[in-house]
Amino acid sequence: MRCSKEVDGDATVDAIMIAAEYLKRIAAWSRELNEREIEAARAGIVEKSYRANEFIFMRGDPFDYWTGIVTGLARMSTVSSGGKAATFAGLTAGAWFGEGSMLKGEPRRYDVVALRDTRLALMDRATFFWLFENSVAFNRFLVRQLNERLGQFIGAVEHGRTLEATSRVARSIASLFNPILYPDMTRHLEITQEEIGALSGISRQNANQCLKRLEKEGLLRLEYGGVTIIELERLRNHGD
DNA sequence: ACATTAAATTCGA
DNA sequence: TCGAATTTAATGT
Repeated sequence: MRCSKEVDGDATVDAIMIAAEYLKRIAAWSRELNEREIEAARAGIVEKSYRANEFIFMRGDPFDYWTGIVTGLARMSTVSSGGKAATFAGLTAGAWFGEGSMLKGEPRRYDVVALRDTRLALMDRATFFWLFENSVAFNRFLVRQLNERLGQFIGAVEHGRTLEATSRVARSIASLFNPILYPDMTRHLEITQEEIGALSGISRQNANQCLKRLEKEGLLRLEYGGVTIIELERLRNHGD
């Protein structure tokens, strides 16, 4: 059963009845839940599509959801309070985000932009809090996830400006392979060099040069429309 | 910015 | 339904 309605412009909410099996595919955390919890999660999630370059979240969105990426690619960017330096984090299929704003009841402090056509799963606030209060497994997941993301952002700030473009590229790619944030990844990632540039905050041309350097160093392999990671750890520490 | 190459799509049989 | 021709997208310099 499925019906759709148009919502302010391009994006579409698809009120799909999500099957439990499907939920397991799009949300790794749901595999740890018991029957009752899965049923609650399933019922509280709806899907929505975004086109490339569309803003997924910006300030002042009236509705708050905990959000997972079903397919596609998005960029999360935060600006420091001064309004200057931005740090980027890539979000690929399997990523869930927004729990921080949800838990604190704050507006989002970052922008999320779709880098290509992207399909999201949105969990409403009530469901999120029901799981938060009733599911041990869900809480375990949240703690790991928050901790992991904190580490990622600290790492980004720590090196931030100082890193060479090549190292920034290396690390942004490596961060897409974080097994906790993106549980279902293989070594291969379908991403264009233009998208890698957008994630790393550099031009496509520059990204191309950096990627070739990384390939020469034997850390990854370049393919048409994608990359395959060879040495994940060395990518992650690139530039130290 | 431009030239090259890969992939996707169209079209004719 | 096959594959050659054309168009579109990604890459390399």
